[in-house]
Amino acid sequence: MDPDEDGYLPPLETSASTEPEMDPAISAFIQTLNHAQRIAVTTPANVLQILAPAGSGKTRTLTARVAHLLSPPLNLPPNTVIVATFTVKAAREMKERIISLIGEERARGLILGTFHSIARRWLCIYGELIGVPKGFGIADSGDSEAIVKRCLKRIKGGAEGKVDAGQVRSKISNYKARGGLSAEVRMREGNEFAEVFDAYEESLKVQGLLDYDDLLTRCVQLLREYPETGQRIRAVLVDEFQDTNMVQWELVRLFSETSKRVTIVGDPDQSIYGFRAAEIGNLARMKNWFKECQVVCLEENYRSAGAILGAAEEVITQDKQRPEKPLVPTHGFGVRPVLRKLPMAQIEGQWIVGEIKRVVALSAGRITLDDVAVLVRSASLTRTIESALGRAGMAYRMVGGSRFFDRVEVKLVLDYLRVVYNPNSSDSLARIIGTPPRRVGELTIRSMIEEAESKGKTLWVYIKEGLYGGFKSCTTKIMKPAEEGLSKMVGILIGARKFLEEDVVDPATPEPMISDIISYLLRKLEIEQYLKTKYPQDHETRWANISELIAQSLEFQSSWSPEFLEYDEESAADDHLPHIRLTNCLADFLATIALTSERTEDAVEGAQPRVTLSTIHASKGLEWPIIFIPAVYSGSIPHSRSDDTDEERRLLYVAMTRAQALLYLSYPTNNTFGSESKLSPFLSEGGVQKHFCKCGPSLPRREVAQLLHILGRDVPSQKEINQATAALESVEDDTYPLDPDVQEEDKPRKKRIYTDDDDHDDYADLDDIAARPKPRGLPGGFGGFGGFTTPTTIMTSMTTTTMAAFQTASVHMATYHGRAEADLTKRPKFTHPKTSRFGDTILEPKDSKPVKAPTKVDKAQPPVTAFFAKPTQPVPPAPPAPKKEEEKKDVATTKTPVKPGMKTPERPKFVMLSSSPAVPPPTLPVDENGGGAGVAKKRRLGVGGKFVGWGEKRKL
DNA sequence: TCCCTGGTTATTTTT
DNA sequence: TAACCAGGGA
Repeated sequence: MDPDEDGYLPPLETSASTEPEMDPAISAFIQTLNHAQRIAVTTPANVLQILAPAGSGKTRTLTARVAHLLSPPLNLPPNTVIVATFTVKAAREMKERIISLIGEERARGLILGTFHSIARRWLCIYGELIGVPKGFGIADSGDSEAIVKRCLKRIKGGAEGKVDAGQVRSKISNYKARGGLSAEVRMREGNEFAEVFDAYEESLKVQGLLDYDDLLTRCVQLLREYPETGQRIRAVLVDEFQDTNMVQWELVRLFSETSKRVTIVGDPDQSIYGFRAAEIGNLARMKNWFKECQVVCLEENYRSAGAILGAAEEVITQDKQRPEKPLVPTHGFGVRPVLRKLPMAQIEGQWIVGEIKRVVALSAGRITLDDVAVLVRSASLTRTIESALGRAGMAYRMVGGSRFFDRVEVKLVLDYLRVVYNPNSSDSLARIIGTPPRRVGELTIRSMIEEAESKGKTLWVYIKEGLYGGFKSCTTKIMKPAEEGLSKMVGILIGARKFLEEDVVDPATPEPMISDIISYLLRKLEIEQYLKTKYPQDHETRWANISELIAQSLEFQSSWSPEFLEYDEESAADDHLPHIRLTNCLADFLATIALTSERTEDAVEGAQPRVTLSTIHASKGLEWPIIFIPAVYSGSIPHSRSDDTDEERRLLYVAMTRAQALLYLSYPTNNTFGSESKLSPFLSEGGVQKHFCKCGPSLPRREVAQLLHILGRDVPSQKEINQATAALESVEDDTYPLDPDVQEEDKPRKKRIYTDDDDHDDYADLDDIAARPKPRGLPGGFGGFGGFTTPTTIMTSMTTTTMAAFQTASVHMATYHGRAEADLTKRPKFTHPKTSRFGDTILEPKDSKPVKAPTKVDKAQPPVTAFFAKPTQPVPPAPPAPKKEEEKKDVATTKTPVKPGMKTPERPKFVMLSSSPAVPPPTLPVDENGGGAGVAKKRRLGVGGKFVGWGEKRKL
């Protein structure tokens, strides 16, 4: 089935996607996909771009496509298929999903990982062909920066030492990611920079290290010079393609040189790695390179409530350059997002804690801490949040922030390991010389490494030569005790290397022994003693961290199987390529650590629920029912040091679209430095504000029901809610003033109090709601209340084809409108409303039980209006339904090319997304207890509490 | 010359 | 908070 001459994908009959020989498990899975997804998965097109906006089932689709390629009829051998992701987490998730789809056996050998780890694999096997040293190490960012620092010092002579090494490093990295320093760039940047650049490269080379960029560039070099090393690859699939840089694109191109089979998924709106030289232009580049490139657009969002999508879309469309594309909610409107103003960062933290408590209680535990994530622009912003959570005794985990492997004591052991593996890594060696103290001071170390480097030697060679031949010829003065210390250290290191040699040399005992090496080092170096004297306060914790490292190494080596060794060796032999033995377990362990962004990992599964704290960058591709985005002030988002405003905006967009049911944005009017902060321009300009409420939602049971429906959970009875909220200080977000600038008089807080008699159902149709089928994955049809579908668009490189969806927009609107009206008329429950103490309209008491999972599907729709407006208000008039000819045609057969430049046929604009009546801020009736803002004041002054520290507290 | 202590300061995003 | 630096005692 080839694209016809116009380049359009032929319409796909539903049956065409389930050819007889296809694996039943896969075809069953494919049946659960929507139309566009199904095309993306099963299209026979070889070069495919899947444009998948947030929450459109990207991973699902890519996973299914991988499974499809590995299965009949194509049946590609797994070890010829590359799947490149950007994070280890994404890689693991993809792997799990593929395994659950086609089984472990058939997925074995699949080349799945981050670009960097795949490149490393290739270099481990074939690197020697292009002169990559056999046991190369990986320079992490710390190493790189240290090297840059030294180079700067040597070349600039410390004169105007105000240059930030980190900045220079990222500049170097950027150039490397774009293909090196051209003569032109050398001219532009000036001699000095070029000199530093060259010195840096030289230093890496001498130390036998590759930095992150080298992994990619050297792999490109390998594939260019020895194309046969990539020839066996039959398909390449790339996740998050919008984040690839030039070198990575080159890698994709080279790996698919033979097969010309590439599938990528991406979303230009989620491109947030420009600082890492990511090129959105790669999408166009790909289309240019592969003329036969096909494009499929997914546009149905299965993740978020309509209210959240509406707000997010309003933000992202501020970017006028951006090509407009639809993002269609499949869930109902839900609860309006919150944009909360608070006086200062600490209070912001406390407010978040309060809101979390409130949501958990008001959902009667249907929502737990596991459902909540706090996403921040910069890792340092988590500090106040952490202390607030810690003070409240609320469990949390950090996803961004400081890495476990970055802790001093852990890093120390790792540095020893790195020197054991590759003694020439001068920076690691330099770091361990002084710890434990060996009478060699920092000055001496610096002098030694500089002298060594200027002589083109590594520190290790320098020291060894010095110890054997005396340091007399050296300019660095080495005292007797220092020499003794060095000698002892070298002895220990050589001792440790023996383990390694045995391991490598004796194939009969392939048992890797990282943990043994660590134990040996710890013993010889008397690390425990050292920790006790150096850190009398918390040496136990630090020692425990080291134990954790040992535990991790044990785990690593036990799961480290020679599987892919065998595979790679075998295939290398098949290809008649030089057979180079892969590195050992220790090398892989160190590389895994270096290439892993994985932070303090989730220790135990099924542990107590915890709130997740993460940077926005690290949250990409993930979702949570409830998202908090604090510190949305100008300077944080967009960050003051960023010069790409559009990228910052996309960052906010990514963060917002992580939310499924509830989205909270907040900012303090005074930031940590005490200076004033202003709301981010992304949220203050244009019509964004109307999408937000000024404080957290009241969350009566009917709202809770909406949230829970999106999540597919059952709805608690009012009685349960009453019990769960009994301990709450306030059921409303009224602890802190709405506008810190305005001194509010002490308004008493309201407390929603129910008696047993009040165990009414304030939304009697809940059972109906819960009985709706979940929209997820169901192509077409009315998924859930307020669910709707729109035309699905298939695009080729230059054109847009609209395939009318399962229900045309006009039909839909009619249904929607009619239904709403019909429902309004049959709402007898509202004829005798009574008003609760807090002003909510409630119904007559009625039996209310927890609603069970949906069973009946064909029930009447619940009153749609209830979700968008107060029941008594009339339904807003629906906009006239577009009367486009093609939209009336049937789904599978319609294929209407749209000329370039032509707009995608209009979708109906649903009133509830943008113009449903604003929920009025809660009024504050008098509270008998006379509580209220007084409490807030007390809190504001700060209750004692200790900072819990970075990351998760580890107990061993 | 080393090493410890105390004060100061700065906080983008990641493979 | 932690990373960094400067200065003083050993």
